[in-house]
Amino acid sequence: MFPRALALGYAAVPSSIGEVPDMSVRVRFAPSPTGHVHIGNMRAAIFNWLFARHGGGEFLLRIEDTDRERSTPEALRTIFDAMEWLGLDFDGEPFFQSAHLDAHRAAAGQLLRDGRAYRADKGGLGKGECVVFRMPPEDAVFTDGIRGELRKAAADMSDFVILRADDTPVFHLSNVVDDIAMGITHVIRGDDHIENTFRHVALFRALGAPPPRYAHLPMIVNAQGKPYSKRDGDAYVGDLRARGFHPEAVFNYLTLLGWSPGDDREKLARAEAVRLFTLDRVKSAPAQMDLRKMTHLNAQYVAGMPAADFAAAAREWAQSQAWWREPDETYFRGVCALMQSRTHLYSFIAEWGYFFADDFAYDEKTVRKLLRKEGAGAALRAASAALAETDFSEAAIEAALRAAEKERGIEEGRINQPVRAAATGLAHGAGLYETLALIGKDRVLRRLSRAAEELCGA
RNA sequence: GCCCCCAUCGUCUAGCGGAUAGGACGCCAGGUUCUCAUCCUGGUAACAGGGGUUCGAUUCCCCUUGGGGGUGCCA
Repeated sequence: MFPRALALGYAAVPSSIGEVPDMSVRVRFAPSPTGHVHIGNMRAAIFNWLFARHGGGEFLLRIEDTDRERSTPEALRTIFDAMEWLGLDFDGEPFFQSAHLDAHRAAAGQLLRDGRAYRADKGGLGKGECVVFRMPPEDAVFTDGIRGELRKAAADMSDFVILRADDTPVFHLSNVVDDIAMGITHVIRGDDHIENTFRHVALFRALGAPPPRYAHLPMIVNAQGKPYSKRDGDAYVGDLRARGFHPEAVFNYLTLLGWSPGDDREKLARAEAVRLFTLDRVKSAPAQMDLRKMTHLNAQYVAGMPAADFAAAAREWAQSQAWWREPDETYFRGVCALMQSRTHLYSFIAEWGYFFADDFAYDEKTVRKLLRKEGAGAALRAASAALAETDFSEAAIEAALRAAEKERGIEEGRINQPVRAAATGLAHGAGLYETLALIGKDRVLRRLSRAAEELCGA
């Protein structure tokens, strides 16, 4: 259902001379297939991936699908799509938690036999007896890879349910048993799990397994400084894609949320991030997403793409537009060359209609400001007449416009914007002469006449 | 309530006892220019507060405040 490996070629990159790849590193990304892929989860996936690839270890995927009520195939698909989009290739086959319920129950049985757990009816709605883990009497302590030593007094912790009365395992049990089964060496997860970790460490010990190393990532919060909720539309990876972000830019931006290479570099190639990533450089304070900064980074990525790559990406976006007409490839490349540096997000491509068809939309404000003006119609007619006599080269277009201005007594350069508005419907865009030359003489003259007739005032 | 975590410009961050507290986004001003974008130049703006420790605190410790998390037979 998913390519076994995305073959991106970033596996096992030793970070520096003398640093031996630690083949024993095994981390996992463990999402629940119950909806969208939350941005915070995906950032955790990225950090796990970076950590694994940096050390030459393995990055595993575990699907925590034991919540039968809420788990859906679509949500599972969404997880795979998001990971593939961001280039997070995982090692081996996905581990489906629902296939290991027996192992979870067996672990509960073992704890029961060892006296580390007991049966009890914790009240509630008379559901009967469940299995409760007995917290050891010692204080809980573990060394967090990001925050250092974390501890919690035994008195502040209480026993907790690991197996429900209906014989289904609770998150804590499944999580720990699966981590043991998968040979997980490092657990890198959100800091909302810190409290759980105190309990999980005790569970590992009770099951006779050494606890993995833990590292708790700071949360990503929304523009209000609050945790993301379903209400925050831009909190999902799929939305970022739909909004025109380039995956490498999103990857790069998310990498920088809570981590930095230690110097002023921000635009980091994936391989570079892999080489530089270490947990001790991860911050412990929460971070806010800044869509504008991410957009800026996106613009840099788009502007820096090889022309052919940009054309391919632009084509996909353009094809879904209502105005799309299959153009000559050379022409399409010409459009891309003109517009690449202006395409901060792929969604900007929605404005490219005027390059491909005559029935593009005129921006109302632009029409009002540039065309419904005294003398605008006459100016356009003069421009049209002058342009008609040229070979429509960029230089000839410029000369013709200057001549038209002279004829109508218009200040030099002032005819450009009305002409642009008439020919493209917009007040912004690439250089006017290049744009007109590319669109072509016939189309431009037709648009100027039409605009003079139908849009110009006075 | 109790417990845990966190705290540098509006935002993302650098800083790991001695610096004019640096960079980036945003914003403002200017240059380039037919517009927009790019690009270049300059500017704006921060160590939450109070105690310690120290010759010296953004940095180490404590308290307060603020924010977040946990306190489920959710994950």
